[in-house]
Amino acid sequence: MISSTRLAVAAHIVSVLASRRGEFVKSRHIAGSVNTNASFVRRILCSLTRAGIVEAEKGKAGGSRLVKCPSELTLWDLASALGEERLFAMHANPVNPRCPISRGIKSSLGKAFAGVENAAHVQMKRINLKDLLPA
Amino acid sequence: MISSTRLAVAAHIVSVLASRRGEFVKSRHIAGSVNTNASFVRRILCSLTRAGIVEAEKGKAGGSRLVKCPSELTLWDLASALGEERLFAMHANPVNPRCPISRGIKSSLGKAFAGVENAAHVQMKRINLKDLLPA
DNA sequence: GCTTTATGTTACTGCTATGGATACACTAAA
DNA sequence: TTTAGTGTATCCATAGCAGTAACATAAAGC
Repeated sequence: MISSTRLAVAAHIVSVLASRRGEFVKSRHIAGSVNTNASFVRRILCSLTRAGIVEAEKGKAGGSRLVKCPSELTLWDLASALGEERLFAMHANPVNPRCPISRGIKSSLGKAFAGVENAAHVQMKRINLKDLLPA
Repeated sequence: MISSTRLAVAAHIVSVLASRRGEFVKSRHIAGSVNTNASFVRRILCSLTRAGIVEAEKGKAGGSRLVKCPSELTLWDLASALGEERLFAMHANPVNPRCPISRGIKSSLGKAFAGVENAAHVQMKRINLKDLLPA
C-alpha cells in the first residue's frame, strides 16, 4: 500500500528547521540529520517552499527556514504540499460493459476510498508538527 | 503514497462473488469482470481464502464463493486479509546519533502515523461490502 | 481409469516509481 | 572575483507491481 517515504522525510526536514527556528539551515545539514543526500532534501524543500511553508535564500549565506510556526503546521499541510494526499489506488483496468459489477464498482469504491481518506485527512490536520519535536 | 491496487481488485472480486452468492465462481470469470488475468485474481483469492472470507473448490466444478455475508464484510477485512493495513512509510535511513531530531523523529512520527492509520481503520470498518453492490 | 478443467503456487518479464548520485545554471555574500 | 549555497535536470540501481506462462494437485464426468 505504501511506496514513497517523502512525507516522513518532509516531517523530518521540518522538524530540523523547527529546532533552528529563524536560522537559514543548509540542505547539507538537514541531509546529515536525515542521513540522505542533499539533493533529495532540496527536492522536498522545493515543494515545501512552493506551498509557502518554507522560504529559501540562495547564495553563500543561503539555506531554508520555516515561514510558519510549528504549532501552525500539521501533517496534512506537508502531505498536501507534496501532493501525497491519496491513500488508495483504483485499478486501472478498463470496465467490462457487460458486467454490472464492473460498471458500478469504480464509482462506489471510489466514494468509499474518499470517505476513508477524508477521515485520515481530518486526523492528519490534528497532528501538529510541534508535537514531533523532542520535549 | 499509493502503489498497489490489490485492495481495489479484492473489493471488485468480492463484489462479483456477492452478486452470485452461493455459486462457485471461476477465477476466469472474475478476471473477465476485472479485466485482468485469472492468475492475478487467484493470487488475491488465495489471501481471501486464508483469511476465511472465501472458500474454494478445486476440480472441474470448482471455483470460489463467499463464506460470509457481504453485510458482515468491511473494507478493513479485505485490507487486513491482504496485509495492506499500513498507509504510511517511514524512511529507512539510519539515525544520526549526533542529532536530537534524528534520534527522536522516528518514534514520534511513527506514533503520529499510527494515529492517522487508526482513524482510517475505524472508517474502513464502517464501509460495508454490501454498499459497493449496485442497488 | 482417463480426460478434462478447475485451483494453488511459482517463476519470469516489462514497466514504473523511488531515491541516490552527479552536474550545472543561477545567485548572493565575502 | 571567488566561494558556497539553492533550484533543477539527468542518469542509475533497485524494488514492487501486475501480466503471463507453467505446472502440481484435485475433483467431476465419461
